[in-house]
Amino acid sequence: MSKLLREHFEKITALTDQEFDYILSHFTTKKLKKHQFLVQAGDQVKYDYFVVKGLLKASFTNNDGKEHILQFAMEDWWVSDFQAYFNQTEAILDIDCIEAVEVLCLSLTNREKLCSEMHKIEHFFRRKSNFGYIALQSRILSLLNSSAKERYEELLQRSPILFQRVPKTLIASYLGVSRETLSRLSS
Amino acid sequence: MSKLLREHFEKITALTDQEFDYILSHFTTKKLKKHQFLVQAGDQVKYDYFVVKGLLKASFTNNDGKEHILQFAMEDWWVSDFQAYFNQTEAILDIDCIEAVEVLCLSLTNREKLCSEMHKIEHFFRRKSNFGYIALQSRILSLLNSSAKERYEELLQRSPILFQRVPKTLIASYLGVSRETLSRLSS
DNA sequence: AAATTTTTGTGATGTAGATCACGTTAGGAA
DNA sequence: TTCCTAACGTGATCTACATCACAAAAATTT
Repeated sequence: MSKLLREHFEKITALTDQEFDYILSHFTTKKLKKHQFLVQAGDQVKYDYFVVKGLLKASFTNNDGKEHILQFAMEDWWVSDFQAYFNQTEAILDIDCIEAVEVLCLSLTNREKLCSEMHKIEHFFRRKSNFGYIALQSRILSLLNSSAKERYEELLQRSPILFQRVPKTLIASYLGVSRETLSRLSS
Repeated sequence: MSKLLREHFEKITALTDQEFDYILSHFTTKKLKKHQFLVQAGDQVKYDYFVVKGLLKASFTNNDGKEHILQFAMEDWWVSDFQAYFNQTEAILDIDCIEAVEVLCLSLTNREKLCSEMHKIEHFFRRKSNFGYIALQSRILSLLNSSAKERYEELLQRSPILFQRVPKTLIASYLGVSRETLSRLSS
């Protein structure tokens, strides 16, 4: 189960066995069933979560009760309410399990500890963050520039797996389209 | 002129004079007039730019000739086509000057050199990138959740300075609204 | 297998915002 | 000043997509 995490780190930086064991000792483990919440709006957000198994969504629900999905997370991805996590403020997002889930939990304290003790870990997280930034930029561009249909097709091409694991309603909410419109687009 | 850069670094990490001088030696300087391009779509992107003076926009122009502004950058901000810069691919963005501009230029090589030589610089860039990620997430949320009018008002509240320095047409393009609609909203 | 809940499709209608088309005003340049 | 271009406002019309409403199918639970 920790193998996935090690491989994940080693995509960016090589680690000795001791180094990895040391890193791993800063994580805790958590298992959740389908429909359970990892974070709920209003919570304190103590952890960043590395997904070992399963599938989650991070979403914002507005006053009218409308839900917008900010991120899906599956194996090999990190998920949290980053705003709340990094700034130690109240969560504005809900993060809940679309499938049964296993995650590795990294507290902000442990993250900063690892980053300051091990330069290569700071390097790792810098690179991760850079990639994340680029991905979000391209999502913004897609929201500004593309029609609902184009966004649908882009996503289908980029993450076809998602369409097998997630109901269309949620895909719609991620794309910023109504469920009905999405249904018409895909037929 | 380099004072701004030093202050910028020191918001996150303290530096000795020698450290800062060393850092600064990895930057070059560039001045541009209004309407000049720092980056054009198709270019190789050699630098990340720290804005010392002036105002720029980074935008994407689609096949129909429609321009979407991804980012404004003014004093104390960084701007580049990050996708192209980090991945060493062709620029897809145009970056051009809305006002006369002075920037400090950091090549990818020098950036990585500084990051690997000085742990505190790697730390600095990790934190910058984290903040950037959070800011983009909240922009995505605003695009998914808010109406044109709400987005307009959020921006007006968050960056009122922008409205004094940038024509409404460009604000509209940043918000993802037509010029005409924005005009009707603000009256 | 029956009951319940979730997911999906599809018609009818409504609306925010786009697009087109002008005219006016304001800034820069010669 | 005069010329020229960029910025801004505003009406008329159009359209992509939302919303409402209902039904069928699929998945989950008992």
